[in-house]
Amino acid sequence: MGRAPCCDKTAVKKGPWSPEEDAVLKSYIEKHGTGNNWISLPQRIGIKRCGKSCRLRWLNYLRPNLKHGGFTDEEDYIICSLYITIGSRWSIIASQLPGRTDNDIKNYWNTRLKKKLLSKQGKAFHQQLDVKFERGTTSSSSSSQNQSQMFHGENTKPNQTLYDQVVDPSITSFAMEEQNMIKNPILESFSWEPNKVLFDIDHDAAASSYHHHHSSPSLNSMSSSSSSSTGINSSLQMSNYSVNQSDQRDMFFMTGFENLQAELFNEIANNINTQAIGLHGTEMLNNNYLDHDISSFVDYPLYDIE
DNA sequence: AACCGACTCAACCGCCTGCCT
DNA sequence: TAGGCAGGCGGTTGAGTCGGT
Repeated sequence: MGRAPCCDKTAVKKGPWSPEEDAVLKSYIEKHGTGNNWISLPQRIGIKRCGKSCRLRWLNYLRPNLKHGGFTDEEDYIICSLYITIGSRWSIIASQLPGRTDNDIKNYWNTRLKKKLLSKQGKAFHQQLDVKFERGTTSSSSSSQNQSQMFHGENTKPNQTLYDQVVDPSITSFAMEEQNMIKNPILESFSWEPNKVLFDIDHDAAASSYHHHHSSPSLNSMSSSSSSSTGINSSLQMSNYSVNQSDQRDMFFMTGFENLQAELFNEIANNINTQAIGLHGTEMLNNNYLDHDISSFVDYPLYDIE
């Protein structure tokens, strides 16, 4: 049985709001507030709209001090950086951009910013491959620079890190959790063998990140085991990792782990026999093998998986 | 001028969460 | 403690607009 609707769908008007409806809603809320009840508000003010629709209209369009369109480079940067750090939690992202609504940011990301970012990343990836196949060598510093350049744009100081720019201490409302995720990377040391990437993992950060994103109890054991495994040098093994060089969809960006990402790009470029990137890992902890989908806390795919 | 595909963005849908009883 | 309900949120839709042919 489905959920009961919040209002009588047949009795409410849908579609674009008229200027008259806007005026009624705006003047009422400005005088009386919402009364902490959106559902009953349409009846109180005499418009045939769903309460949720009123709430959305007010928050996204009528509320004072809203900005529409014309996103600045700085806003672009904050949106990109937060997206690749915390994912599509638009309300949190919007809270960092005064005057912007989550809906606006979501639309802007989906229609423009994502494409902009992808085109830049694709370009950087090709530069990586060009270095490898034309010169037969790669340099980790040039790689880092490429990665950095993708997000910093042309006018950014080259020695300013992603962290420096995004996690600005002046942004006081920036969630501590997100700051900690960046300050204390989940993935620590990193090494490469053919078809294997080995790295250590900060269990507390990983579990916290995983819970944050998935609200899943599946890593409870991981979280609790972390406290009991203090001092154990456990590691995850990211196996079967490879890339199909004709198709970049499997590339993953790892914010906050810029060096790791740069190395990963290098290793991909250096290993033409690698076939696919898998982000499943096995963990050896207290003599038990635990399987993890490590993509959950490694980071988010920037390329749409079709 | 007409058509058509791409793009934009306001609005809707339905799920999840937290509060209240 | 459980159930109901409203608010909040992210994903999706579709009407309107734009630009190319």
